[in-house]
Amino acid sequence: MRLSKYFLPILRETPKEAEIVSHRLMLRAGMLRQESAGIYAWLPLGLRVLNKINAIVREEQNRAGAIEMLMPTIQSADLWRESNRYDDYGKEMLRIKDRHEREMLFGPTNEEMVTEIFRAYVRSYKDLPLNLYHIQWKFRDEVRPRFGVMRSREFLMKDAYSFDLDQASAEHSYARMFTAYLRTFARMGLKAIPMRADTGPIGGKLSHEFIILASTGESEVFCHKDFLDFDAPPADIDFDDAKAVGGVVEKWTSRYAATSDMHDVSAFGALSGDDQVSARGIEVGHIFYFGTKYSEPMRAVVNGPDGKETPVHMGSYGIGPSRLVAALIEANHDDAGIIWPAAVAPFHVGLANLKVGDAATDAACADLYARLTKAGIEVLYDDRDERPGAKFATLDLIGLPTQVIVGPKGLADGKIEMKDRRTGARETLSPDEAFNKLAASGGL
RNA sequence: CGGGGUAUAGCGCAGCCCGGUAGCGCAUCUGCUUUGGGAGCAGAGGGUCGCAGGUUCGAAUCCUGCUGCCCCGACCA
Repeated sequence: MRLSKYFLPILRETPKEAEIVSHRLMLRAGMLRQESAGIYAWLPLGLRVLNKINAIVREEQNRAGAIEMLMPTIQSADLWRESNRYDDYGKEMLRIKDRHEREMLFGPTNEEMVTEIFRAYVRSYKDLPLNLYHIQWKFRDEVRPRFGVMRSREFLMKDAYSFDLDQASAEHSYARMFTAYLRTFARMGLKAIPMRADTGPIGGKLSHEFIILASTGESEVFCHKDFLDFDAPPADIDFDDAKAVGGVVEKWTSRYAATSDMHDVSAFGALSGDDQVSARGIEVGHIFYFGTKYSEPMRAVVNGPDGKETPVHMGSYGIGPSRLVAALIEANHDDAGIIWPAAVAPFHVGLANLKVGDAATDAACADLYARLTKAGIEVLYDDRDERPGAKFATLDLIGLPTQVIVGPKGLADGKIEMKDRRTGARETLSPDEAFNKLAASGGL
């Protein structure tokens, strides 16, 4: 993409409404535009990151055996009356009336709807287990939206729903998602720690929040130091093997970890001082097993091997991709701007032409841009007629992992410069060497 | 939902106390010079001062009501 033809409204000064660093940087980097309290438009650069996150989430959900679909944002109130949650949910639910005065709502979550879909089609235990998910906008009319997309009213959520014949099988489904979540966050360069969680209004017995540690996190968390060194499960783990994924859950729940809600001061105090990690965290995922809480009132039943009807055991599994964008920035930034982990970077390479209009510089940039693009590397080519300083500042702000800097001085010696945004390390090399290096790493 | 702020050009702000027809920096546009870490000079454009009432010869400024937004607390992907 040529920056001269892109839509990247960079702000030099920080809009005053932004308090935390991720919000500030998202506004400054032209990723996001607030349209109303807690409601945001995703500008092109922001959308690219959101899509990268979604792609990883999707790959790992699919790998774990979940099946993607798409449910609507608007739901009928009647559905929610079946589960008795229409009144329970309170003012956080945005209620809407259509032209026929029918009561509708903007979905804050989809347990009811997916249960309705399940019961419409599935009759036999032979069709289980089943896990359906979608990535869809949700609306929760938060009392106090804040921190940009970290706590917005409209937000994107990946929500998966598992259906099983019995609790043992449901626990396997839970372990699949537990494992998939560890992999998902690790692929984004995040260390997420599963912590025992309160089940809240969703209900249920078994629940974990996935928390990443960040000094600006909203909640206070406590865990064992060992978690920081645990490796995520490998890609080739057999998700169908209940023992294998069960082992992952066992390992990752073998040490103390809790949010302040569930914190047990004496259990934590029993750890040696060196092992105690007390920090702040951001919740990026939350998984629940809630048994027959919805299947019973909503009559989602299957015939078991014995021919008897039995309500299915369910779980739900949420990740907030829009919140993850903010969480990733909280965990990856410096004074100059964002530092994207390669896996979610909106572009892999920022190519800066330091002297637009200089024939040799223009030609070298055009050539590199074409070759890299052809090699499948996503390049943002800054071909604007700006001074070098402005280009460096822009590239640092938007945080692309690799900067390729081409100027007349270096080119006189046949050299260009490659800079690693995270470490600041620079190398001087020929355009061919730079191309080969980037092509070999796939831009990552 | 309780408490506290705030609203003036795209962004950041001054002006308000003490009423007299709106200003600064950045950004934008034009020209010239400049070109390896947010350049310099000259010029230009852009605002019914959040909305609605009121007081006054006259309101960004004083009064009343409303709305938006932000922050702190109680609640949440």
